[in-house]
Amino acid sequence: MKLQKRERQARLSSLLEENPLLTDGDLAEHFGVSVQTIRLDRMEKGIPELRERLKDVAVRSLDDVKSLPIDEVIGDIIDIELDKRAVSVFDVTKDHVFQRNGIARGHHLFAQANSLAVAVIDDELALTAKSSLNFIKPVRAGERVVAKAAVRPDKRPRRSIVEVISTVGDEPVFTGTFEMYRTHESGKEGQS
Amino acid sequence: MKLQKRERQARLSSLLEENPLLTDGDLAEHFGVSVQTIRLDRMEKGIPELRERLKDVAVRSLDDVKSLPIDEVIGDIIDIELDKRAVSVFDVTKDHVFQRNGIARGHHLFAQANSLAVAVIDDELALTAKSSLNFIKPVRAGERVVAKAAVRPDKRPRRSIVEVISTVGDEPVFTGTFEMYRTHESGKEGQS
DNA sequence: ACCGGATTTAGCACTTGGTACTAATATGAG
DNA sequence: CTCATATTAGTACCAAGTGCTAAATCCGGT
Repeated sequence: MKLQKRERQARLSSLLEENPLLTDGDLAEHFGVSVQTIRLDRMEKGIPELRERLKDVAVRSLDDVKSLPIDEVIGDIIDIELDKRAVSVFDVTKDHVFQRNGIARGHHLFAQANSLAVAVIDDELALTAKSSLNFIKPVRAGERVVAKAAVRPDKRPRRSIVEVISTVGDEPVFTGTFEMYRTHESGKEGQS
Repeated sequence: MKLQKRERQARLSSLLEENPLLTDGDLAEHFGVSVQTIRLDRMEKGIPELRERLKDVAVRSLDDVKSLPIDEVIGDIIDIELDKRAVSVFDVTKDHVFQRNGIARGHHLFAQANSLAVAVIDDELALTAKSSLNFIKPVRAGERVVAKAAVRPDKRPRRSIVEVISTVGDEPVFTGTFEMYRTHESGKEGQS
């Protein structure tokens, strides 16, 4: 019955991989063997006990949480001159496209452009008030989108217009006009 | 020494919030009190034991992994009538806001509205061609945004206009007009 | 049919990080 | 001083293990 054992251990590995919260008891029941057998299997495969597995998962996720605030800026800003212009690049991966057709979802292009518009404004706090977008050409996974922002002052106080043009290669794929609102102080009220 | 206790419990809560892997022993040492005191504090604050905390973190992160590919739709669609109208809700959490001021980043509101616009179009493939947005009022963590989309036909073939209004409570916080491009003629709308 | 190695199961002592409960001992404010 | 609150101590117990020893079972080969 050499196969039984190997087979069981293989299944055990993959089972725990997708569901690390199973106790030895659960596993024993699942395979119809004794708890001790499961323990031996884990030993041989070098699989740690439930608590260790949980801790691993938890630690990894906590680390992730700390590195997640990528959210602050979408795309890498590679050049910036506050209140004037800025450039960012954003590599489109399969995570950003529709599964069905491989075309990048609009909100990612928007996010890159909007992030850039926020970043280029030289103020403690810049908010988007209005914007108008043009999705010119579909972008696909693997392509690199370069967004260029140019700031234009507005007649109204505390307002600026940011024009963003995103290109892949030389072709424009997206343009956006962002009307930005800025505040000087941490005024929570101010703008309603 | 009423303050000592309250103060300690408050610190304990926030300490565990940012680092859930501390044992009662660690905490006792950190505060210079006995393990039992820590236990009492946890009881009073209703903070579960280490293993429970770990499991929570782990489960949440595992769930996240499974629910992350929501990427396809931002927000939960709770009502939809293809090519006519649709409603989705999106709960804003601290993950969606600027750390600095707690205001939701524009691209999340856009993503919800744009997702909804794509979903409401009854076609194999719908793409956003243009859009015009209005960020009316800042949204904060903890608020629930309800987006309502209404489809309007366009004179041009293969085009539809989707109007989205997002509200928190009764107040509008965002509006968007999306000009959608579809690969097939809007067959259903033959009109009788 | 019998032997022997591999496999499986069992049992016991011990470990962590707790819960639940009781009892003793500060500590400090009125 | 006294009494309530806060803190500490100690016990029994639990889950989910490790580590170890020993017994039982299986299974193939000669």
